[in-house]
Amino acid sequence: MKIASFNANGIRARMPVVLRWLEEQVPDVLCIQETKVQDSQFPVNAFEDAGYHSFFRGQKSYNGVAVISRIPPVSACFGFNPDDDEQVRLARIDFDRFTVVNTYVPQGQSPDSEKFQYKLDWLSRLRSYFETGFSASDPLIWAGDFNIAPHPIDVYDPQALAGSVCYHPLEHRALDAIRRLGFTDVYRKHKPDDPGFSFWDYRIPNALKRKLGWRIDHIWATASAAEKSRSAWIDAEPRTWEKPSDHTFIVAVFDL
DNA sequence: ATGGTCGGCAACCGA
Repeated sequence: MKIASFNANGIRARMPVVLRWLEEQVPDVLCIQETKVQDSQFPVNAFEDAGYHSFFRGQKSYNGVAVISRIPPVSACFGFNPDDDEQVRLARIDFDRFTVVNTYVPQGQSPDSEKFQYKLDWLSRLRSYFETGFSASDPLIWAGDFNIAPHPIDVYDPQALAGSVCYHPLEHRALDAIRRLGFTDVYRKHKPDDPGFSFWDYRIPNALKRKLGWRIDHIWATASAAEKSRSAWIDAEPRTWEKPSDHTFIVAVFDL
């Protein structure tokens, strides 16, 4: 079972990249964040032609999550609960033998902003969501844009970036509280020493070439799923004719 | 060097 995650920053603009990647890699499940499209305009047909079911919640301009899968799911739902008025950041898809939760964690803007507190609160709600909705033995795969680089190896300059948004002690504490529910960072399990950056700020000139990256996109799994992971990698090789930020897929393979 | 880049969408916002 091949599971992948991709921050699209506008799925319609990225369709040529995504469709080619699906053809090349044939993931069973792809989690997409920042689709930036209303549901009425989501490219269902293009994914269907490629052999994928689509499940999505989006809005104009901002946010939006989608999960596409070659295998038929049992059910799909969005948000922390059915009454949640923000459904564009969390998708839960149940398959026969495992569950996938795809999140687009709030970015947080800067540590002194209200949005940063919203991010911390959101992570706290996510912890409760996992704690109450799942037991430790459930095979659960949590994938998406976490907007947090967990450890020094996950950022290009841990000293300079200490305390920055996406690499801040309060974010680390919130993420650790979720990890302690029983999650394993599947990429880090298989690649203990490779930075594995997934994001390069495109406001910084030549950030990719200069290796000024962050690992903020992740695939985590509970023990029963993580013990069945066989490999994980980050596909961030830009084709020469593309912008570097176009093409960063986080991938994990499981015997599930 | 006090700027630089995206997508969405129609003036800027968020990343």
